[in-house]
Amino acid sequence: MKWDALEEEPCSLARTVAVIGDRWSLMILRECFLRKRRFDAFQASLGITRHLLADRLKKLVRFGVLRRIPYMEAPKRYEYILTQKGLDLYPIIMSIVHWGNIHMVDSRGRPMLHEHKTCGKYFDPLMICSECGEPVLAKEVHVHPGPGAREAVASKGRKTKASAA
Amino acid sequence: MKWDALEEEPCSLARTVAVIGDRWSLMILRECFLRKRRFDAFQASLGITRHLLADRLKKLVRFGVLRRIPYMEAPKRYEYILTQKGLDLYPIIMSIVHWGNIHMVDSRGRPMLHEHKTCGKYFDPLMICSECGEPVLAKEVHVHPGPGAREAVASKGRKTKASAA
DNA sequence: CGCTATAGTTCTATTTTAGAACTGTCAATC
DNA sequence: GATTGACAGTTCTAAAATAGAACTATAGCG
Repeated sequence: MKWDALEEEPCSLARTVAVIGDRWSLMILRECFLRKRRFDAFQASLGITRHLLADRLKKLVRFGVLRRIPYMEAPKRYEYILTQKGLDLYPIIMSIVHWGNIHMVDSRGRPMLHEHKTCGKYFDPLMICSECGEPVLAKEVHVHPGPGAREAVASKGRKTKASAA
Repeated sequence: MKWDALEEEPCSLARTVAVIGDRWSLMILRECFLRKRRFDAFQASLGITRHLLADRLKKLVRFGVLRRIPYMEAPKRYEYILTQKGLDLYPIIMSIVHWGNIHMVDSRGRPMLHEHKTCGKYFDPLMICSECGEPVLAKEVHVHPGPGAREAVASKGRKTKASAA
């Protein structure tokens, strides 16, 4: 399967994976959320090859996750900042970090601690249900085809009344 | 950078990315959370090559995300089920799906809807602070080096009292 | 015996990535 | 006015990963 094909899949996970589903994109986003913005800064802290970095930045810009804006004329220099679409990736990044904190730390403990400035405490991200506010477990969730499912509308629409047939 | 190097990074994101930071691992996990368990079932719904599927399953088993258990003797047949460590990836999967729901759907709408069986409603995942219960925004979070940071303990320990020098 | 199902492995061709060096613009320095 | 350094890339070759298809092995069924 090509990367382009992923974008076309009738699945929100596949489509998101098409945007950020490789290690370098995720690592670049980590740097973005740590307030890094410049090509050489990314390159220095990640050890990514310059070629791939240029490639991934282009891709993230193309998908609207980053915006490339000049911060200096003559010579033209650009930096990459998160758009709102990019900022919305924060729960993904934090849940990835949190899983690592729980399952991948060595005896020395967590490499980083996150302070919630609003309440002043070190915190963990917690995923809750938007409707009832309770934490969500996988086994408590049932998945239904939505309006954008492949053929969901068509087949349902045609067959609803005669579904027993 | 090699995949192995990622595991060694003093960063919970990098270490998690070493486990699930490629498109196929994430797609396989999607299938796992949709209750798929068998080699051919994965292969059929993902279109992944058999070679890569075998490889990724081995990797996920090696990291303790999946467990390979026989469900039939003679001939030996195995299926792959999520361990607790694997189930703990649910917030990651759901936040990826949610971002796609918000930013990558076409005019037809969401491919899938998630029902929270506990409260009976379609829901979105929401990330809140474990301490104060409020939704967390990237700009409200400050990151501190933790005990497992590279040289964090050593340099802090030696220099604390003479940090101005 | 031939057919199907399952869970892989093996093969070659193509694509991606790694690693290093190179380009071009400008500012500051010698 | 040549030299150095910062920055944001591009270009090159070699190594690694992936795609796509075929093949293996075991067993049940007709």
